[in-house]
Amino acid sequence: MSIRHAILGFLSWKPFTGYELKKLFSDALTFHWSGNNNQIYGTLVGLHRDGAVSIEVQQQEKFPARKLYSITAKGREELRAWLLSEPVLPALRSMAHIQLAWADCLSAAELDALLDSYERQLEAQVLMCREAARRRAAGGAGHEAARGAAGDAVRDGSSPARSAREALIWTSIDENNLAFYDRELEWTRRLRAAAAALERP
Amino acid sequence: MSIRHAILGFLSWKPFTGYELKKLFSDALTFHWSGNNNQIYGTLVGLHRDGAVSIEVQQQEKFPARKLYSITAKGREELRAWLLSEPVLPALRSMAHIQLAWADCLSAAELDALLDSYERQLEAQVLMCREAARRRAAGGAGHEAARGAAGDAVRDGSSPARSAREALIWTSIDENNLAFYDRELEWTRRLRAAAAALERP
DNA sequence: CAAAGCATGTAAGCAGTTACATGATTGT
DNA sequence: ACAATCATGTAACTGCTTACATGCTTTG
Repeated sequence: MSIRHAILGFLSWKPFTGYELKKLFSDALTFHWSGNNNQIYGTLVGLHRDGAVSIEVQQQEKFPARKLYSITAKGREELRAWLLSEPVLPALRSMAHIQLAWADCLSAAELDALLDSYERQLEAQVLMCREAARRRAAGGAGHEAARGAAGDAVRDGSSPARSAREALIWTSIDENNLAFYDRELEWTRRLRAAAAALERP
Repeated sequence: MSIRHAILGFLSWKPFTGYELKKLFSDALTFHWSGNNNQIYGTLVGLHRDGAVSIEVQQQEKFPARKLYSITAKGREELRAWLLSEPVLPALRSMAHIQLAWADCLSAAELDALLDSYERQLEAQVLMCREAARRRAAGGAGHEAARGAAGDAVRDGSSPARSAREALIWTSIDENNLAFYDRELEWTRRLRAAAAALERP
C-alpha cells in the first residue's frame, strides 16, 4: 500500500476525518491522487486494525457522525520507518510516448496533429502548476492541499508549526512538478519541429 | 488496457510469439514494463478473441510448440484509431517525493542521507539511460527493445523498413527518458544543498 | 427546487506485479 | 550438476479507479 504512508503523513500534522483526507488528496495537485473513498476509508480501517491510528467518534446535531482519526505512537513509528527507507525511483511510463513510438503508421499531418494536441495539454498543465506554485508562495502558511474545510483546520492554531525546511521542500516539489511538465513541453516542441523539418529538406 | 496497444505496435512490425513479446517488453528500457507472462499472454488471448490478431501454431522438434501472432486488418484499424486518439498526460507520482514531503519528521542528517540515497540511485539510472541511448545510436538499425532472439528476428529482412522519422522519434524518446532522470538528479542536488544551507546560516 | 456540502461506506473492475508450474535442451 | 533458454500458462495479490448508495443540510 502506497497511500497508507501519505495518510500517516497528513495525520502526523493533526487528526483528520476520512472525508477531510479525501479532500486533501483530491485537492493536492502536488501528488495527484484521485482521493477516492474506497482507498481512503479502506486504508483507515487497515491502519486502525494495525493500531497505527485511533478513532474518536464525534456525534453532530445537523450532520452525520464523523470519525476523527489520530496517529498513535505506533503509527508515528511506522511513518518514521518508511521515511527512513530507501526511496524508490519514479517510473516514467507515458502512454503518449508509446503512441509516438508507433506514429510511423500516421501521415505527417496526423503526427503533427498528435504532437499539437499533446503540446496544448502540456501548456494547460504548465499553467495550472504555475498557478498552484504561485498560490502556495503567496499563501505562505498553507500547504497546497490545505485549503477548504480541511485547510482551515490545518491553518488554525492546532496545526503543527511549519519549519523553514518543510516550506523549502514543499516549494521544491511544486517546482519539480512544474519543471517536469515544462521540460516535456519543450521536448514536444523540439520533436515537432524536427519532424516537420524532415518533411521539407 | 494499456499494454494492448503496445503489443499491437510491435506486431505491426512483424509477427511475434508471446515469449518474444515478453522479452521485447522486459528488455526495453524505453518504456519500462515488467513484461510479465500474465499480462502478455492474457492480452494476446483477448486480442485474438477480438479478431485483432491471428495465430499460427508452429510445431517444433526440439522445443515446445510456439504460437506466432500476426496483426490482422482489424488489429491495424484498432492500432491506428488509438494512435489518432487524444494523448494522455503522464502523471508524476513519485513516492520519493511523498517521502520528502514529510521529511520534517527526520533530523537534518537523516534527511541528507535520504537525499543522498535518492541521488545515488538517480546517478545509476542516468548512466543506464545514457548507455542505452548510446547503444541505440551506435546500433543504428535495431530498436532498443530489438535485441536478443526477438531482435534478430526484427533485424532480419522480414522486418519493416524503418523511416528516418521513426528513428528520430525513438531517439527522442530515449533522450526524454535520460533528461527526465537527469533533471530529477539536478533537482535533488539543489534541494540537498539548500537543505544543508538552512542548517548553518 | 436543484446543486453542493457533509459524512460514511460498498461493488465492480482494470492494470500491473511476483511467484509458481511444467518440461525438454543447451551451455558452463 | 546447475543454470539458462525456449515456450506456454495459472494463481494470488496490490494499488488504484469509477460509480453506486444513503441521507440530511445549506446555499444559490
